[in-house]
Amino acid sequence: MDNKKIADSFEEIADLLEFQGANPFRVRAYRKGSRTIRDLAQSVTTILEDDRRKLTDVDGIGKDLAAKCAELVETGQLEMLTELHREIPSTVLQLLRIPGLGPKKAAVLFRELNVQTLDQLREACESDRVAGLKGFGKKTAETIFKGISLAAAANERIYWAEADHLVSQLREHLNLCQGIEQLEFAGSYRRGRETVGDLDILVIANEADHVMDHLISFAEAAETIMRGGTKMSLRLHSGLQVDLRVVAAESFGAALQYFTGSKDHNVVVRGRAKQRGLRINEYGVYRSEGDEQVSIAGATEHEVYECLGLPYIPPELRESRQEFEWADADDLPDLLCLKDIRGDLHMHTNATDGKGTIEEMIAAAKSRNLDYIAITDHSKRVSMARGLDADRLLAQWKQIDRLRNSLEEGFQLLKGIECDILEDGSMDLPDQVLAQADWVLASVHYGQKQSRDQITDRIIGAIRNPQITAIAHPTGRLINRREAYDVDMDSVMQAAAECKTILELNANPARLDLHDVHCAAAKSHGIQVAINTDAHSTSGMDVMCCGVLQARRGGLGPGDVANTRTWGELSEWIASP
DNA sequence: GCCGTTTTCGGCCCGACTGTTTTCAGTCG
Repeated sequence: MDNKKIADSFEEIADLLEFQGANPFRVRAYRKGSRTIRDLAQSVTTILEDDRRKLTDVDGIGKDLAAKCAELVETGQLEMLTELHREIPSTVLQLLRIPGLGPKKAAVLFRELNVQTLDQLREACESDRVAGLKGFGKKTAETIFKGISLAAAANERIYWAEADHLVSQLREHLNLCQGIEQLEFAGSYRRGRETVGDLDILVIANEADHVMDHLISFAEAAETIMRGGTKMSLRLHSGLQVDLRVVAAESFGAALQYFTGSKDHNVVVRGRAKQRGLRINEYGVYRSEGDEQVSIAGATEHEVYECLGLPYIPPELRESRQEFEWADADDLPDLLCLKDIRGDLHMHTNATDGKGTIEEMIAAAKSRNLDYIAITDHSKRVSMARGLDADRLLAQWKQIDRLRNSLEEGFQLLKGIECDILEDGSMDLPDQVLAQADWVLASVHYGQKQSRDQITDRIIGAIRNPQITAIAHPTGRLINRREAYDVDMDSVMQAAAECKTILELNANPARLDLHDVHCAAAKSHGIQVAINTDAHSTSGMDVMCCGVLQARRGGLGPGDVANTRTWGELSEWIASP
């Protein structure tokens, strides 16, 4: 039973309880529990097995949720969930994906019309049974009907990198609008989450209407969802929602803080304001003086945090994980920046499945101000990519030797390999070949469905192999597409810490593997993380910024990241006992 | 359901917008 399954169960309970009209704070407790478990660096199973540790010590997990965790780990299921399913078919949760249809109205549809699926809802709309329900009307019925087709697609979150591309286009478009004094994108995009569900734009402008009219003229805009005096939402042709909020200059910081979130972070921020006798909303921070509400902050985020007695918390850390603990101890990490990265230690060339030559990859690296790169093509097991056997690899290294002579001072080209960890745990190339490399990545590409023990043993075997410098994309997940291997990361981290093996944070937007929580766990184990692009072309090197964001979310600073060092420093560190 | 230096009960963040209402509930972020 991994943390994800427990978190999913709690999330489903929350949905079903909400559907039943349960106490909203109870619902929230399950949602918070779900998120907490999902974000936990250690597996619940490990914590339960450890006599010295208690699940209830985890913030947000009380006696009840701890017992449910234990039940899930022991029996694989949850009596409460079975019970809930007896009353509500889980298909009704599909209804909640319809924009504008929440748990209350969905419950009415289920109770009054026995609507359990999107198809049944479509029938109900077509036979005109929805508009007559109490609390519904013609408009609501129309919105619901239109939303049914959106529901299927609406839930997909896009990669941060895709969102970033859209943000550039929107910035360009809005720069043409007169009267915008300041512009910022908030939300999960600003927090650097690996996926983004919508875009939040915040502007300072006198004429809100003018800005709204301009935004609608964006080429990708499909329809206006709603529009008021200060706020507008629209849907792009891709289905993505864009929210615009127009605020006054004196409120910009408060609004930016508010709309950057996360929701959970803001709940804590608000709680802290309350403790200090202050009130905080998206317009500012207020103190009551008699009947008056006096504004004491709002123009910048810094002053909002300051009057709550907090240092400025970088957006990437605002997930209500450890940031308040760190802030209280005046121990917020000094986060990594893109300019700290000096080398890229994972990339492919046209010798295997890459598109560029070694020379082209060198030029691309130099233009990105890198001091060194490792060429790490696939080993032979990856036959689809024409992986290298020992002979071809040694020939490539000879070519690298020749190229090194022609390189200008200060840039280093490293002999590397991404060597497969085979299904039986052995390496795809002999040790005496690997021993000649400057940098050896080991990775799993085949046998991903093996049992937890098998795949964990394979990876730990590679960690213990002295020829291996780093484990590439350690969990194998592909965001929105493929689950991680069933690997015991607690054990992997322990082994990596013991053997001084580096773990990769693969910066590819679809991988981002290690993910943020694992980055934080690696840091707490004292494991060095290498952020690499896994570029398969020269432009593939552009994704380094995605890896850096993910590392920042994990609280990593330059000292936690292997490739912030010069190659001289790093190779010395690797060679030291 | 969780939590606690106004503590074991009674709170739990807050406002914009919409549609269906005759003053507000539901949804969303």
